[in-house]
Amino acid sequence: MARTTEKLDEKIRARNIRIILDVATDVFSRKGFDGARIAEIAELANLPKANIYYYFSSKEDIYSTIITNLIAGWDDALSKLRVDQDPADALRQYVRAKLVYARENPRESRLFASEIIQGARFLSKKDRAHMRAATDRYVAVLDQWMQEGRMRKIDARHFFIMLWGATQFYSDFEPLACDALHRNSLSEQDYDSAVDTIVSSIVSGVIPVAQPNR
Amino acid sequence: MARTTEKLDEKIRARNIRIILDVATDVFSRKGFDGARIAEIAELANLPKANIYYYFSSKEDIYSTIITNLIAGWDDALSKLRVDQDPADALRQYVRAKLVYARENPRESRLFASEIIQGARFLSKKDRAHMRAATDRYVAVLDQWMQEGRMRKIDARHFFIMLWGATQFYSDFEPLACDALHRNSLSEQDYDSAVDTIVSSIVSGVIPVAQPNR
DNA sequence: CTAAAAATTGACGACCTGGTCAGGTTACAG
DNA sequence: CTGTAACCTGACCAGGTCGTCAATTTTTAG
Repeated sequence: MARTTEKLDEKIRARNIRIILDVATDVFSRKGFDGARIAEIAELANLPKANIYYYFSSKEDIYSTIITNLIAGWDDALSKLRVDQDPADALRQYVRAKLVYARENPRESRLFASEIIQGARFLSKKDRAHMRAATDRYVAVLDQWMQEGRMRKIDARHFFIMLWGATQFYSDFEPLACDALHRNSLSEQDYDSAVDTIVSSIVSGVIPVAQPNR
Repeated sequence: MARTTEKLDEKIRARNIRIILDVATDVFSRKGFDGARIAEIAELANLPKANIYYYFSSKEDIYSTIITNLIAGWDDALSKLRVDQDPADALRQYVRAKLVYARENPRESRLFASEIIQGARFLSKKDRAHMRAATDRYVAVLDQWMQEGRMRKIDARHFFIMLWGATQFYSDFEPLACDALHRNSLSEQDYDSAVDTIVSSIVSGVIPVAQPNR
């Protein structure tokens, strides 16, 4: 990359790289790493296959780039939990942010899920450490709330896994979610209902305090 | 299949088919449909590739067979909800049964997840209808409990999606779960903690009834 | 305009893919 | 033992796979 020609470089390079990454996200999310074909990516990008290799050195290069990008985008999008917030409000915001991201970026969501299911082979140690650290910060906030008596004592790590699983389901297993909800596709209202159900279940519980016997 | 030689037929056929389906489950779960290679299945099964094609007509044939089998095994393994049960007990049993199945059959779990993420291309209409019907039965039980005041009124369909997502996570996204829990692998105790956290969160809620302000 | 840097691309190679097939072996009924 | 049905398998094929490369065109700085 020459220093003096940065402007045009950026224009053509940036544009083509963006297009390639965009369509590659689509293909990888539908086929997984092994099933994806560079030829299909090239076709969707309207570029000859050789041009793909002008910008990326290999299939893995494209794939890893996407993964690193999406992890970065992820914790940008996530609503941050802060100790001074009201726990119930904060959790609602968190669940909502995660579902909004899942709705707006289903391909990234599925690509990531695919990668993990297939053994997290290309998830770099750095990215993993990054995610672990983020989890630890969230767990610390919940632990603090529990210590202050503002939240019941539960295992914060399993609790987050529960939230991730519940929210992830809507993007990754969309066909199943549609079936379960008797829908052809999920509307914004369905996502709102999801937030409501998840939040109200975990905040207040589903069993009434004074429980009648039969 | 001749009628008079059924005994030997069954022995050799059944054995080889079982072995093929077993190792194929492994390969498909790790690579997805497109990424899986028949040659690898043959190698792991210690059979020449041509022998695989003596028992199955195509890659898809193997794959579909596995999917139909695992769906059948699935609702056998699931704890059934009955209206006359105590809701809290019943939900605990359900969550436990799902996690036990996920722990004991991670390959099947991941294979199914892979299939759904990749668009449920080979999930037959019959299998889908079967799953929808099962969901409807579960939803009916919860609705009944709500009508009787034994459960808070929430959207039962989203509630089940939440349970599925939360439990599915432990098998499908095991590497992430391990990271989140600071483990190298998940022990039986981790699964017990998962059940406890999930059940106590959704049964009683995580926010104390009398919530102190700061 | 010119020269060099950047971008493009058709053709190709080495290997892999799902799937076939013909000719063999094994197991067993009678 | 004999015939036949079930079972096995090495060799093969047509098409697809990732990745390369040399030759060309486009862009831009000066």
